[in-house]
Amino acid sequence: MGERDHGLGLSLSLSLGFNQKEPSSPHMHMHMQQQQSNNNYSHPQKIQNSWINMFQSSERNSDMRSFLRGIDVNRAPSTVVVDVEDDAAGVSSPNSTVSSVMSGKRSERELMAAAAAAGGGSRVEDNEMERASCSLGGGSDDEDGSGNGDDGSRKKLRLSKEQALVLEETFKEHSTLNPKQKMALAKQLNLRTRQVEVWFQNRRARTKLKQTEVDCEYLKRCCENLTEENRRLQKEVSELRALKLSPHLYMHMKPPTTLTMCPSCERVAVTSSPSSVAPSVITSSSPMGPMSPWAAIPLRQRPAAGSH
DNA sequence: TTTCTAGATCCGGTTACGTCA
DNA sequence: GCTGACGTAACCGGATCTAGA
Repeated sequence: MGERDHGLGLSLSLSLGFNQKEPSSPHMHMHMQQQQSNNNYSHPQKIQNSWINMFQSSERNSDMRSFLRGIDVNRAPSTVVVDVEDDAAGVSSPNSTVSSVMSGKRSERELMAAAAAAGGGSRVEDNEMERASCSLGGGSDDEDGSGNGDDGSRKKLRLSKEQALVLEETFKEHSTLNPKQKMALAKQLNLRTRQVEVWFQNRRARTKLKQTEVDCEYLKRCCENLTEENRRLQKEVSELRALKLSPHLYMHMKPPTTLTMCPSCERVAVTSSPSSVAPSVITSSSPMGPMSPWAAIPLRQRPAAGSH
């Protein structure tokens, strides 16, 4: 309504306590890295559509990308597979077959289905497969002895503390594993690779869920603060409008703060009121912080900077 | 070179089991 | 002992990527 034209002072004190210095949520940044590392298997659409993608950590990113991409999931470990094969019940097959037998969920399911469909002979083979996979780990359990090579019913094996600890430590280093690492870890923990795989999937899901909660909380706070700020400004506007409607009051009023705008850079400066703070330039203060995407944008882009 | 297919892996969602109050 | 809540291992289905035919 052109308060500026009337020379009305407007005190702009957009101060919100939190996150003035945060470019954005640190959790979000973590999240980004997490996401990035999680997604290095690359679902391009998902990644590209994600706002998270705006904050890629190139270092970690490239690291993880090389970590997985370079690994060449299907090919590179072939030599590795050979030596793992030896302890993996001597299954002689290329890597894909090994991992399909040892860890592939579909393979297990398909084997089950095939066994069920085909009858006795293949069931024996299937059981042998299962035993083989268990002999890699789960069959001889450490303490609770809850073996899991069995009749296809869903058996839930509680991981021991040691196992969980190692898995956690490994997860801290890599949120995803290549087949070689997976098999090595499974061997180390006396588990099936499928169990390791499932654990990592669930762990990633938990991490993501937790991060989502944190982000949600953060955004909620942002919203609350902005709402509060909006309310305050609305109130201020209505007060100023009231003043404007009663000029005699306005004439006798000495403005607590006068904002003047530099004609060259259009920055707003506080220049009046001895009691007020020392003259300072109010730049883009925003509830979301200076680096926030919502931070104020200069009124007009001017090539020449101010003459202060 | 392009297309198709199989296999591997991921994720989101769900189910089922173990534990605890 | 029973029960509901909660955590989580395991599963399912769909999407995507890659290698090989």
